[in-house]
Amino acid sequence: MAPGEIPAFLRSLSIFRGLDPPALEKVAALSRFMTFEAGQRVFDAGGKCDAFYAVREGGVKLYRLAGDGREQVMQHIGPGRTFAEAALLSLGVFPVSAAATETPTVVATIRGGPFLELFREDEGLARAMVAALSSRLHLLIERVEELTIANAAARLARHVLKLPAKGPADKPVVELPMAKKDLAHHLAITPETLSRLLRRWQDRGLVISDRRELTILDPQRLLAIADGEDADS
Amino acid sequence: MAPGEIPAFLRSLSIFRGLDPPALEKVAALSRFMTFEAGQRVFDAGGKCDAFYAVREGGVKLYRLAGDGREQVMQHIGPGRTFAEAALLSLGVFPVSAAATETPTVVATIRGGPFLELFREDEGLARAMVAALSSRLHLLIERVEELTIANAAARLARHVLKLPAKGPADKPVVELPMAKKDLAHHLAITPETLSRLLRRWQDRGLVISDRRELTILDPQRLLAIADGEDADS
DNA sequence: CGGTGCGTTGACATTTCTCAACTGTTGTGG
DNA sequence: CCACAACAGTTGAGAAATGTCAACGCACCG
Repeated sequence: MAPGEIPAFLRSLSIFRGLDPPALEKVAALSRFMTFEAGQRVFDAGGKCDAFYAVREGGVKLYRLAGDGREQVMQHIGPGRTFAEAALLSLGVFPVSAAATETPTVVATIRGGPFLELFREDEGLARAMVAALSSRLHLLIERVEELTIANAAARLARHVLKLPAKGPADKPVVELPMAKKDLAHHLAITPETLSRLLRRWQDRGLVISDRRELTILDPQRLLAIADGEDADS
Repeated sequence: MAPGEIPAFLRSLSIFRGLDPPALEKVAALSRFMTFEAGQRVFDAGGKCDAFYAVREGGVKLYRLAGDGREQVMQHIGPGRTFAEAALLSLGVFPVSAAATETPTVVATIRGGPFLELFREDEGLARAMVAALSSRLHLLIERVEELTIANAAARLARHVLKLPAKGPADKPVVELPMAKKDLAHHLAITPETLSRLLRRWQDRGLVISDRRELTILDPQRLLAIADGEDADS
């Protein structure tokens, strides 16, 4: 495993994003990657919680066994997500069981005892973690609000208007932050619909769409569309 | 203001949910409600961050002033959401300005200095906050995944399957956690569509829908629908 | 100079919404 | 205890939005 790989991976987790390198190194020192096969247990419900985890590759299911042996899957954890961190921090025991669902599943294990100690000693760590988590939470809340808007045009308009604007005040230019394909997925629409919406707006003089750049000609109407007021014309 | 109102409000915030009462009281002691009128400033960008906030009623916009005086609204914060907590914990200065958008807007102000002190002294507070935030984050990630599924039937099926099941193993019964109206909104569909979907499933013998209770007759097909594999039939 | 993949466009199918009417439930005041 | 208002839920018909499939252009890359 390449050196420096663990810190890089940890930094990609929402819980550690924004951590300064020294703190990251300290956490990395408590961590190692483990590989599981599909079905293999990571931990069992009821056990003492002595670590928390982050999926790097594959997937993990969190489940509970009912009295009659049925398993109720509570969550599927995919790459880039952590699990059992809340259990470690507040409960001390695992409230659910965890098992890999794919082969191979690579999971980073962060040792709980030393981590809690670090968390206690290093005030900056706790602060950075709360800050990172709450920022991410706000982003996701925004995203959910965006996705809850039924209208595809409104979703797109809202997203575009929230992008940072460059250029002159009367003709703001925004740069699409990702490929149109991915933007479409982000907005839960198809690339075709995205393409057609931009086309229509351009035809009606609302914007000029050029590759990744959007020049906004009529912010007023765009705002109306974002609020679902405009019949989108 | 009724006594005990502040702790009750604080507990409703994702950042403090799950805090034990004593800790909550300590935080509440640093907090008070303030009322703003639309347009009134809560704080200005660049100022020293000496507090963080939670909206109780009304709304707050976070914005930046561009060189030419234009304001770029970064976020709208509605009831039940906090703001500036990341700024307090990691930056120390406000990176944006904040102003009320409605009259009246009621905001809880948590004094930053004492709060940071509390955060440092009381290890349980920091742990509980991280635990609460990360739990909430996982919930929201689930929700985004759910909303990103194009198909309304798949969204509903997925949601239903994730509800805790009561009753016998061969005929699990789940209880809808909210009014159908609200469930529909949660899934970003109309109540009519929800009603028709349940009707169709019942007609085809997949479920029995009775008021708030759903008896699941054919988990297999339901799973297929959740994965978008079934032509929904 | 192909090849590969994104983006666009068109025609068509399907889903989902909208509007409107109706039913059933619940809670309230007489 | 009943009548009634208010509101959640259901159903139908038709409209509109969005997805699907297929073809094509265009840029980038080896």
